Amino acid sequence: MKYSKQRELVLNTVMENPVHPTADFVYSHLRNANPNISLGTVYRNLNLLVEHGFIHKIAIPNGSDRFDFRLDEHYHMICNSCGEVFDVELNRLKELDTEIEKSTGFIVTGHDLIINGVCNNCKNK
Amino acid sequence: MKYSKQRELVLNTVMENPVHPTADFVYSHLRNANPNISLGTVYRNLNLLVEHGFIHKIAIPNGSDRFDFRLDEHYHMICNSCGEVFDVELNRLKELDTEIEKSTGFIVTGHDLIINGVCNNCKNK
DNA sequence: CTACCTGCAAAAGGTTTGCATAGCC
DNA sequence: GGCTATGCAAACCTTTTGCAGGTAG
Repeated sequence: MKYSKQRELVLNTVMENPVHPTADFVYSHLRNANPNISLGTVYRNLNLLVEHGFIHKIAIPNGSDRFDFRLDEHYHMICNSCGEVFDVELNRLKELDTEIEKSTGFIVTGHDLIINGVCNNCKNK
Repeated sequence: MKYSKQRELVLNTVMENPVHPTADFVYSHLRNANPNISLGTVYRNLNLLVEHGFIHKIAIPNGSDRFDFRLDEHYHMICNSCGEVFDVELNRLKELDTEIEKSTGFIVTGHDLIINGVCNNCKNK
């Protein structure tokens, strides 16, 4: 992967924003200082960074994909009130994969888990 | 909810096809015998049937929504090779919700879990 | 009769892609 | 110089929606 200014900017934006930014967040954020950057480039670079293991992609049911600079295993919760995505400090449920592998015979490569709920800010309103 | 022929057809299609059909599957399936049915109507009825609790919607990460006539609690596995969706007979992980509720303070209303892997048909190739 | 439903087509997200040009190595 | 990346815009896919006419109760 050869260097590009745009890729560096995209990576930095994800690194500096623990809000699990969407592609559009990254784009809007960067547009301020870089009016010429294009949304296509942002998407291409996010996907490249995911493929090369620099960041992770979080698929949100009925929502835009989000990106995460944290590479260690953890889960995510989405607040159905404000829409924000929070980290959930819980180790990957490996037993779950093994259990399902045993009972179904399928080769289990992993799982996607998103917790739904209401965050601390929103529940106090 | 007042009776309509189209809604009946949509519901029957989901009932008779344990493949967890997508909206487009239902539409194509029905078009054969009902060339005038519209995709919009299929979507509207699927959503209505979900809202009224007749069927469930399964959100697939990076894929179309699927619909399920089974109302009892279970999970789903998607085969990354053939794309088919299978039932996983595993009781809902209520403990998980409670655990996360305790550790985070969030109100947890539920979770979306999709298992990824390779199904029995595909792994033997 | 009236409220709800349909078909059709357009619009609305979100994401990818083709193309000509620009930039890294 | 060659290969990769960019900007721009168009295309794509899935899902929703506005509208005018149709149908159940």
